[in-house]
Amino acid sequence: MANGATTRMRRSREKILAAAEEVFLGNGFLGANMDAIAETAGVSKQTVYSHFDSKEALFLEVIATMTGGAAEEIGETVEEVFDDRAVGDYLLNLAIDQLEVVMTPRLMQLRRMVIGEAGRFPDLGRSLYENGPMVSIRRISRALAHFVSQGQIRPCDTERAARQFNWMVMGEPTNAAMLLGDEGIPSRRELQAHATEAVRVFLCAYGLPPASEG
Amino acid sequence: MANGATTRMRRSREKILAAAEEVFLGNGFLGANMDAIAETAGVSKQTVYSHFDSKEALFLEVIATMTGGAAEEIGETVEEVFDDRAVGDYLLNLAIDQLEVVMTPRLMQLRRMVIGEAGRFPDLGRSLYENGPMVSIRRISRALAHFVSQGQIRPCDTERAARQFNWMVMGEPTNAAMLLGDEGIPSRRELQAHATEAVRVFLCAYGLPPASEG
DNA sequence: TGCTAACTAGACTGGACAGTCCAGTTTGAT
DNA sequence: ATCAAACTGGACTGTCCAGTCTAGTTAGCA
Repeated sequence: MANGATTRMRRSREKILAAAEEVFLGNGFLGANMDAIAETAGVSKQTVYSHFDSKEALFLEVIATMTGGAAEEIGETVEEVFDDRAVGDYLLNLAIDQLEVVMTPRLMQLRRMVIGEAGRFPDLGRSLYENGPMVSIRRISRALAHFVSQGQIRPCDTERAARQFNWMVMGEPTNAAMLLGDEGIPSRRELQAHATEAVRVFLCAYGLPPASEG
Repeated sequence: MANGATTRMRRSREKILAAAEEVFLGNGFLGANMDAIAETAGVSKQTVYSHFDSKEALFLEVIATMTGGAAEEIGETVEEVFDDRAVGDYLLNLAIDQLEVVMTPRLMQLRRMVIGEAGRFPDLGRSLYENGPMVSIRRISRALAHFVSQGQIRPCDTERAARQFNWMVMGEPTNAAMLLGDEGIPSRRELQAHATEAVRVFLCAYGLPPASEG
């Protein structure tokens, strides 16, 4: 093959990216140290610079890779098919899936760092917002439109309702994790209880008024 | 007076704190520069160090001052008296007041910075959380208890309901501002619409089932 | 096996910056 | 007017670190 070199290069590149992720997540952009990245990667500093032009370029690449990876993962996990399930079941499932994919130390730390660097790298924040919340909201909106057409929830501005639902689910856990660190990340059990409550409240506002309430 | 020196010292101290706030908010802890702070304050570097032991001490003081000030401001703005107003009016008012106090560029930047430095200074995050969301939630919880006893909303776990209401109101705008920068801060008009919707949804879940619905 | 691109080790440059030192000046209370 | 505390300015130290350079080594492909 013509990419014999590529083999070696890819290995190095991946080691460097993994090391850079670790070092940047642990120290932020300014606090991170290129020598430390090289050492963590088990690679010489020169090799780092032969793969990436500068600290900034490496940083941007790390963030882009992580952001893209996370978006992909959410897309894979959350099912897009509604068939004829009950709204409540579907929304609860979606909420729990979303929480469990997003509320991990690694992604929360990515988010903290992007927020902290918002002044220096404004594009990162926008990108994370578009790859995260906006994608979720659009998916929820599509689902709600389906359930409206099925007559399972009231006609409404589905985009607005989707935004409300999304933040009812994600708002509290995300904010807690941002300020409280990884210990602020709720347990699986707490997340499920939280999701259940969010769905309940949402359906009170948007579900059909039940003919007979038990 | 015995505090002749104190006069001069207080002036310096305040100039330094103001300058430090500006420089830290604009650059983060590591990105900030003590020479720049001294220059912005119109004060010699030595004076800065005669007031504060180190960059870190100055940073912590700035954050503490801002956090405390913000908490105070919210406390003053939001009324704690419920008298016999309708729940909806009270909650809407509270939501709008809270949003308008919190959703300012200065406080959002404080929050971004504290989040970004969560690894280096974990206490700051906890402090901000306790002086911000937790205080709000407790106040909302007290209000809800009042309205339950008034028979204006259903009996419920008021602390949980308060958390839900708080994040229904604050979740979306806060997260948008964190990732999108100051342009992500909604306008006054948008905040009001958002608050109105949050109250509506909340009351669907927790308000009394109306005897006659129009 | 031999060739070349990729890699290593580590010394080095230049700039930034926290914190100190010092010799002299200003200021405000008495 | 006096005097001590507060302040000035700017030079200085030591450290850290991004990025470069060099001379030699290794690994994959033909």
